[in-house]
Formats: sequence, C-alpha cells, structure tokens
Amino acid sequence: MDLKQIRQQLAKNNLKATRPRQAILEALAQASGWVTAKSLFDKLSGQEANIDFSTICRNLELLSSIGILCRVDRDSNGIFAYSLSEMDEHHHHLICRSCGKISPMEFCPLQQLNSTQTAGYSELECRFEIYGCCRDCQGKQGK
Amino acid sequence: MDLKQIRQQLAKNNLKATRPRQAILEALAQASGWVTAKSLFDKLSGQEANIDFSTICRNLELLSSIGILCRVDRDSNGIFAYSLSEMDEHHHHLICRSCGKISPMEFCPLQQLNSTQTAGYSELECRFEIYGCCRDCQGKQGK
DNA sequence: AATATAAATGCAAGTACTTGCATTTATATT
DNA sequence: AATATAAATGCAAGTACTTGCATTTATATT
Ligand SMILES: [Mn+2]
Ligand SMILES: [Mn+2]
Ligand SMILES: [Zn+2]
Ligand SMILES: [Zn+2]
Repeated sequence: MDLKQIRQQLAKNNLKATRPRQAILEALAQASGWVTAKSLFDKLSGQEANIDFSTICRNLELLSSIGILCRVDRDSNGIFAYSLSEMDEHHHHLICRSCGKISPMEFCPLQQLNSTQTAGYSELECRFEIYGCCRDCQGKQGK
Repeated sequence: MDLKQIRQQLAKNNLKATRPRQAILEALAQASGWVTAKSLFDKLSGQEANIDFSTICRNLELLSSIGILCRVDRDSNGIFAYSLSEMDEHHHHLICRSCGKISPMEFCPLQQLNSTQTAGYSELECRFEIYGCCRDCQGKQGK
C-alpha cells in the first residue's frame, strides 16, 4: 500500500490528512519495519514536528483499525508494535518470543470456525497471534 | 476444577499455597464469574487480608499461565478479566463487545493450522479471542 | 474566498498494571 | 523441631498508554 492508496483509504473513512498524521505515516514508511509508539515519539520529537504522545497512540490505533497498519502485542505485555501492512488482505502474525521477529500468516481462524460456535453473534472479529521460538533462536536458550 | 485439584496443580508447578494466593483463589471460587484485578483488590481490601495490588496481578497472571484460571482481554484495552477455568481442556473465548459476556469455545486455531505456516518454530502458543455482539445485545444499538 | 462543521490535536490527569528489590514465608531436608 | 532455600510478598517507583476537554485544523459547502 503506497502513500496514494493510503490517502484514498483515509478519505474513504472520513479521516483527515493532518500534519501529525502525515508525519506518522512518513516515519512508518521510512522505518519499513515495526515501531512502537515510544520509538515513533522519540524519532518525531527530534524533528520540528513535536507531536504529542497521545496523538501518536491514537493514530496508530486508528490506522490499524482501518487496515493501513498491522498491530501486534509483541510480548503480551501491553507494548504494541506497528507497521505499514505488508499485504492488502486481512491476516495475522507469528511472533518469535526470543528475538521479536514478526511474520505475517494468511490463515485466519474466523474463516475456519464452525459457525455453531458463534451462533447468534454478529459483527464478529478476532484477535489471533501465534508465539513461538524461531529457527534462528533455537539453541540460544532462554529469552 | 475444585480446590483439591487446584492445590495439586500448584504443587506440581512448585508454587506455594501462600495466604494471599489462597485468599485470591477463594475469592474467585465465591465470585463464580469473571473478575478483574481491581475488583478482587477492592473485595479483598475490605477483609482482614489486605493484599497488595501487585500480588494480585502477579497471581492472576501466574495462575492463568498454569491453566487454573482463564484470562481474557475483555475490551482490548488492557483490562483483563479472569475466572476459574470452566473446563479442563485448553480453550479460547467468545466475548460480547456490548455486554461483556464471555463464553468458552473449544476450537483452538493452533490445531487447525497448516504446519507449513509455522515451519521452523518451536514452543508454539497462541492467543485467540473472538469479539462480537451477542443475540441479547443486537437491537440495543451501540455499546 | 469565506464559512460551517466534524475530526483531530495538545495538555493534563488518570488508569491498570509492571518491575526491582529487600524482606518474609512455605516447603523440603536434616 | 530446627534449618535451608526457593518462592512470594509488599512497597515504591516506573511504564505505556488512555481519557476528557478546550482549542485547532482540514475539508465540504456556500
Ligand atoms: Mn501484517
Ligand atoms: Mn475459559
Ligand atoms: Zn527469533
Ligand atoms: Zn452481549
């Protein structure tokens, strides 16, 4: 998803292309990997921008909710990692507990689910992440 | 899982049956539903117990990790809900975004997963929750 | 170009844990 | 029963957001 598509996506969702929001998206594009609210804040604070930490958090969450960003709970400790989505389709992530590496997975359990388990429920969404120890990290013991 | 089984489960994991821990487990047994760290803290603070909030958080997390408790992120906002596990087997949960109702689901996506997606990874675990709007809450709009 | 309006921001205060560390306590061993 | 030891606790400080609200700003309409 390039910046042109992102602007369209914003417009489609009635979201404004504010200066802070654009600075955040540009920083994400430059980073070309995963960032945290804090790492973005530190990066953007150096520049003239000076964007509030709460603005960053709100944007990361909002942009994730419309599919522009991916978000994962890297250590299951409330520190979220974000990146520009690596693919257009809905997907989930596989996370190495040891080195923090994050890989996309096409599999979505919601599609596999026998619908009797969610009978009567509407507006279904799921949260799904797999944690493990990647090949590079096996041998090197512990975290 | 009754209190006898719980004690065995603790011993098996080299966990002590401390006074705070037992008070927490008893409170959970009485509550017979879902509680938060804060609701437990408020309840136990009234009594002679007077257990530190961090002790409660640490126990809830620890007891969840050995399967005595279930834990869910009810509103995806970092407030966790806990209960004594309703079943012995590993399982996940379906959560109503509107009323907060939590129902167990036997389905575990990790078992359904094509193993090529996690090739090279060991010690796999998954986090999986489904959010939706339950039958009772449909009609009543919004949250 | 001026105006209206909904969205977004920045600030300050709040929330829900989380962590480090010295001290206490439950259990196993003698 | 006394002792050793690993586990757990309580306290204080820290972290990572989150929320409410007055003010600002981007976009659509006139
Ligand atoms: Mn992704
Ligand atoms: Mn359960
Ligand atoms: Zn790794
Ligand atoms: Zn409901």
